[in-house]
Amino acid sequence: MSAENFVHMTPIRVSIVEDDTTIRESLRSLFIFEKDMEPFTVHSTAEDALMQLGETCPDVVIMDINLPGARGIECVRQLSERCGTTQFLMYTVHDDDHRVFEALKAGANGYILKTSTPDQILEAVRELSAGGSPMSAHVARRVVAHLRPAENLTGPANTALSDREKQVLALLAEGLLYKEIGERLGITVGTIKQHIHRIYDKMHVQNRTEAVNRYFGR
Amino acid sequence: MSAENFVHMTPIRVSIVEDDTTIRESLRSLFIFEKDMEPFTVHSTAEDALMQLGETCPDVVIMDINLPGARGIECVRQLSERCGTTQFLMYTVHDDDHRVFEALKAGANGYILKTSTPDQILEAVRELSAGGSPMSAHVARRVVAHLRPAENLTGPANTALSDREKQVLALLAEGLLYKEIGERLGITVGTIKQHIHRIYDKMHVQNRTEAVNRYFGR
DNA sequence: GCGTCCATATAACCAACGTTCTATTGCGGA
DNA sequence: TCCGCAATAGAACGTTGGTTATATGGACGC
Repeated sequence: MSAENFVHMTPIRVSIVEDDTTIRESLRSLFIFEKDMEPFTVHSTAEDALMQLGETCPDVVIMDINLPGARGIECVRQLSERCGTTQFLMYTVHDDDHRVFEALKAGANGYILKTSTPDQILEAVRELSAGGSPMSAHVARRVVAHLRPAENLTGPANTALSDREKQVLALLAEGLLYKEIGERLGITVGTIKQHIHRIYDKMHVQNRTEAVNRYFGR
Repeated sequence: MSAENFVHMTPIRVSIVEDDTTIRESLRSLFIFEKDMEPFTVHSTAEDALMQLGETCPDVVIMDINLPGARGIECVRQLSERCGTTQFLMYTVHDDDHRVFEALKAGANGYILKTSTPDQILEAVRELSAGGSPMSAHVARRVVAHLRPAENLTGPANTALSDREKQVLALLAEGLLYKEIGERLGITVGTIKQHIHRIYDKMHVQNRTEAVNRYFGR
């Protein structure tokens, strides 16, 4: 997809949030001569970006995931609430950075690596703007996994839940108190706690809400 | 990543499920001369694949998404339950085919287009086998959208709740502690309790689990 | 027969949840 | 201007949730 296809459209307004001055400026200069996009605003801090972008809402924001105080993701979370149409592209060093995943949950729709070539960056912005989510197959796998949390319950690979545990989980997911689950199954509250403890263990969750969400497939 | 990196490893065993004889054989022949992979079995029907593959569990299965009777996805669903380590690569005509999405939910981890070049297919199999999910940015977007159920469900349905309450509910549904919700919103735990109390009141529920279930429309 | 896993149970303990009451601020409508 | 409401806050209190340790009887495989 070449730039000529876009000459009749309004250019994609691209803002940049990056604390390193050199990187910030070289990113910015990338967009000056592209016909289908234009540099919009640049920001060196999360605070500045929140103030300015909350009002103006550009089309695309390239956001350093590693802003001081780990504020890059928080910044996306807040801005994406205020700007419904703005697309966020995270800028990160590591492909498998767990923060990439957090950023996607927070509202970003893709990322580029700091080792990317200029052409790759431009292509990622176009893909993002066209409704895609530029990312590697590796991160995509993590995202896909969230489509089917139920596999942890039924899959043979994972330590499956015992029949009794599934029974308890089903009632837990309905919102019953431990006491009520115990009454329903004719066993004591203490035993319920035991079962649930091992359920959390096997499902790799920390509390009831996470377990229930998993149970229902988020 | 070239094939030489794999010469000392056990080859990736690739099975193929495809009803068109010509396509099936040309797919198969692709893997004969690759050092890091080998054709394992081929199947022309979903039934045959279910019978055979349920026992043997190859490393990778390339599955026609459009098998007669729309059985391709069902086939993945059943096989992925029995074979924990087997990876499924869907073979499809359209990039945005909604069945691709269904297949991912059913247990597949990626797809290739029928217009792909041989090299692209081989690369997709390697990516899949290495733990990735080969897919386009377009489909990735659909998958990413599922990481954030909140934005779809804070809509007009819950008009009774104030904006702030919807915000709190969204975080509550994610499984965050009151403390964490407070930190996220920059307010105290006491205030969170107030909000949640009124949320329960308005939603006519007694506890967190019931509220979360309601929130997700269950 | 022996080890292992599952289901059961108890008890003690701390963290988190949920209720109730009270109170301040600010905003918008009657 | 006054009223109501949303958002904020704190405190006190009881309940529920979740962890840890320990223990027993039964089923199953080897």
